[in-house]
Amino acid sequence: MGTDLSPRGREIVAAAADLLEGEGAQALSMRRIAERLGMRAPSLYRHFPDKRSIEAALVSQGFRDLAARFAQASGDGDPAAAIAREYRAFAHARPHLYRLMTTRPLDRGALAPGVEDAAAAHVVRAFGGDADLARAAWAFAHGMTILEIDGRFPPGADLDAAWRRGIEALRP
Amino acid sequence: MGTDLSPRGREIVAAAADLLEGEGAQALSMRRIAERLGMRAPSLYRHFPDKRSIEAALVSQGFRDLAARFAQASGDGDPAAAIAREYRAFAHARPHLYRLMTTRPLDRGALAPGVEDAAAAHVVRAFGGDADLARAAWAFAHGMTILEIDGRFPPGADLDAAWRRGIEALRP
DNA sequence: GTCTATACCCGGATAGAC
DNA sequence: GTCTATCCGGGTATAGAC
Repeated sequence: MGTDLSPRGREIVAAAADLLEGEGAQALSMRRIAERLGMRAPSLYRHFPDKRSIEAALVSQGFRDLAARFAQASGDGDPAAAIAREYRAFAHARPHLYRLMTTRPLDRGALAPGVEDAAAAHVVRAFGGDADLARAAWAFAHGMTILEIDGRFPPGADLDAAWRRGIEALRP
Repeated sequence: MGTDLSPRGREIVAAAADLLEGEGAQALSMRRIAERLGMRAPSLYRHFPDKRSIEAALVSQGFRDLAARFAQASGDGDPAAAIAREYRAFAHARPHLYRLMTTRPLDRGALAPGVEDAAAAHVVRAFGGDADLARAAWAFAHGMTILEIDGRFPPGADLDAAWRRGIEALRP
């Protein structure tokens, strides 16, 4: 579940994270991960049951990092805006990890328990405990972020302005 | 570019659309498309240069269908809400096509010219011609839609309520 | 226990024969 | 225009060396 990893398991996850950061999702193959560690792909299956469980470990770590950013934002005078800023900054710092975390159905059973809820709790709190509003705000932030990362907005678009409009409108 | 297709080309795109609808994105392989037409995969390359160009034809058709829905919504008393309703309905009716249209960098050069802009123009108009607001609204709608389709919201979440909150907040 | 070699099936794509 | 044969690169199961 991403928490109780052997030292070798941690090395594998670290190698996978480096690969993902450096070369993107399509470089994240069992053969390439193994290559980084001077071993063969089938050997990885002694440490992880399949590729998805390695990805789940990466995603779990991503949620922990995101929650840590949110925790710092909580002290801000405008927590909703601060959370949005941290969300955007996280995704821009690690776009490939962000895509891995958000652009597919989540394999919740494979995740370290509680990591998703921990991040979500900060968001709900920043939006005054209003779950419906928090979900709308998350949808807005994810939409802006992923469309931005994927280059879906037109070239000249003022994305700072769009972010501002959305955050203003959705403030609790 | 998806407009001037030979009759055989149209058959190929139709077979691809059926496959995508019926079995999802991972079933959309050159071998499976060819199988539906009683031919071999390499023969497809006489009609399309690569798989991405077949996908681009599907995406182009998706944008045309979406724009047609938006055109109907334009006559509504509350165009912004009507557009959002149509957007959500389109994605729920054809979730695999919606993912294909939105969850990767768009290969704009391969698309039928103008189809993306035609759909976008309806959105901007529904939001009073305010491009920043329209982008925020698109981001919200896409975020809600894709998170909903991917099952990312918690099981008991009241998504109708979250949609309502977002649309109210972002109304022009 | 840990790793290797081998192999299977799937994918996209190309070359060349008919 | 369609075929067969083939290449390369994926995930992954199995068997066996150390």
